[in-house]
Amino acid sequence: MRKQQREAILALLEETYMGTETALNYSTPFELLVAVIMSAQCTDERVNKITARIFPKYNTPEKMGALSQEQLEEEIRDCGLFRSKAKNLLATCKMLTEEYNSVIPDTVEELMKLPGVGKKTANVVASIVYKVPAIAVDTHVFRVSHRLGLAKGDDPLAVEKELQKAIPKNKWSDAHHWLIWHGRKICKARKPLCSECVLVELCPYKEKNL
DNA sequence: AACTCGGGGCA
DNA sequence: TGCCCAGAGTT
Repeated sequence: MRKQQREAILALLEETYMGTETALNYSTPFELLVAVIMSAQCTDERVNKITARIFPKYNTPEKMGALSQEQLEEEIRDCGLFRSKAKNLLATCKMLTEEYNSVIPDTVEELMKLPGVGKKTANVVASIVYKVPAIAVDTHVFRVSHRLGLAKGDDPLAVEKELQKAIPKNKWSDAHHWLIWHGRKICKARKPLCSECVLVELCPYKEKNL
């Protein structure tokens, strides 16, 4: 890919990701954490449907933690892996209330201590909620980066390094957020919505898809 | 580093 | 129907 094209994509991306209304725009850190945990192997639509229904009722670790395993399973039944997610969510709520005074931790290290929260989830929450500079390469970030030609590496760690090199550090958090959102809503694994993509003119991948 | 887990989505 | 997959946890 030409350097100019790459620069243009980065510039447009930077213009775009600031202030984009994203799918991960939840009103509290707790809600974001819950949504991200539920998002694994689950479509955006399903997660949104569930969160819209349950957050008015259970929007704090105390309230959600007061549910039984069966009750929470029933609430999140529509998303994949709901049994283990319910179990992890309850344990996480309990830990948050008992050990963290119901405040979502602001470091990757602390976040990863929560049950069901691994490297990816911890990085997403830290970077989106607390603007910790991080770009954790999940499948969405991996796919979008390759399609846009921002990275060539064939493993997530290589892609992470390429992105970190290409993007100024003070933009990592916003770029991370945007790449995830874009991968979930527009640049989907199957049937990407190229006609709705702000980068379509510059994207090398669109030619294959259109 | 390799394996397991569980359920949605697709051929 | 059977295979794949994302990400966390386990060995």
